Amino acid sequence: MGVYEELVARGLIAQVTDEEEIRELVNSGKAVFYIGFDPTADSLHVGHFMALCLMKRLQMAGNKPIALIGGGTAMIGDPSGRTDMRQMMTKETIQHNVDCFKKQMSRFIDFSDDKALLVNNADWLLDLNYVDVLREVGAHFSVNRMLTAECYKQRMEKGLSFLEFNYMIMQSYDFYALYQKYGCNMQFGGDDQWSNMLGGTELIRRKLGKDAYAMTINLLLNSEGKKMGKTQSGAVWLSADKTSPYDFYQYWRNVDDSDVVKCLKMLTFLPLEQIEELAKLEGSEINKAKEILAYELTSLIHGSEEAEKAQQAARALFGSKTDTDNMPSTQLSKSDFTDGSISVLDLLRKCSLIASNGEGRRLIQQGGVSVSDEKITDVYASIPESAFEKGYVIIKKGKKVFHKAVLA
RNA sequence: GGGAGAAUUCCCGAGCGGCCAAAGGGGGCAGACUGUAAAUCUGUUGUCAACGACUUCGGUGGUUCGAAUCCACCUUCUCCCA
Repeated sequence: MGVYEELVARGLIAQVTDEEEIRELVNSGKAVFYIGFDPTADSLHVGHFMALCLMKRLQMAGNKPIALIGGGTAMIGDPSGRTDMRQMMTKETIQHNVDCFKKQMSRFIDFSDDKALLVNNADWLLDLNYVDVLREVGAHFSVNRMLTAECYKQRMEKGLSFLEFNYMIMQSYDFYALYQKYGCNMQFGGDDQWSNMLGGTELIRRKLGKDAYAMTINLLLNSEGKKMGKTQSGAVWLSADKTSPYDFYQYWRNVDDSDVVKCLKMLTFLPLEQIEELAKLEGSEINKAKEILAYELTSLIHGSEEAEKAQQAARALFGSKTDTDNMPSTQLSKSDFTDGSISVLDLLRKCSLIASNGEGRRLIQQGGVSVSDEKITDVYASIPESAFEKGYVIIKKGKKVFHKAVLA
């Protein structure tokens, strides 16, 4: 089975411009492809992770990936999938984010010996001359056509600024530039990028008379059709200081039954046969598949050591053992105590488990808080310093959130 | 360029000058039931030293005993005409 077939089997491919050509190219390892990443935050998140996986898969098959960081396009903001305009970012913020991206990516993709490239489109976009671009590139785009593109349609009601309208042209220019510079003949991207990507292949055809290809990856959606990798408190990040390995593990440990197999296929490198086996599990047995999913992914992102720890911690907490070593924790100091004790509300707040005292009161009233296995029933309860004789106490919020408060 | 309208809490969306911390839904959180799942049911969802007080309805001023509600200006957006 070639890489292409594997990608199809894993349900990764959404649309392609020319299936025959692409299969040939990819399977023979002759593709030089790029994937764009907009540096809109200072860490990559799960959405990017799929793209990284894809790059790795293709790289392992001998193709050459180019990771394009959109330092230039970020100044414009992609309107795709957006109902309102993105906030404009300062150049400094963008640069900072670009640097963070670089670091995270190189942990995952092998950039040594030119096996992969990392480029920033700011390098060529920022120096462009407006009139030149209009003449050389703008002439090849039909506004009528662009307006019918899916990504703009939904914005036709809410309004679309000229700034954002140009995003497609910028992205197309990227592809064109990479084709000339590095012989990049293929572009990958999320399915919401389809029209932007087609813009690029067409520009290359018109300017150079050459063929280039585009392929989109299915977005990772849950069974309800919502993007995965988002939680109430925001995205699931790949950097440990934004989403701890434990939380990361838990996110995957808790996916819907109906999404487990899909996630295994799309995100892990486990062989398909093994995934098929896991897909046969039923009822509570599915939890085994979830554990594997969570472990695999945590291991890919944070390394097997961290994955092991997260798994230990989770098993201990949800089992009966008391392994508290790997739990998220907060360091307290003596000064947090008054008269040898700390109120439960203060404790919860110190550990960032609640946003306000009101929330804490509600939580306690509804019976959602336990400290050291004892349910707190009194809103004004305090924990004496003596409760920390082991050096810590375990706080349980709701059923799934565990936190260790450590007193040095 | 001319005219008409809109902006409300995490999101959508109601809101008579006092009874508005603001209906309803979604989402979130907690409880019951479970398998650390889903579905369902219940409670809850601005802040605080909490039977009270304080701060919120795009921004700035004003009218009034009293403003999310009325007036003026500003900002942003939508629609119609050119």
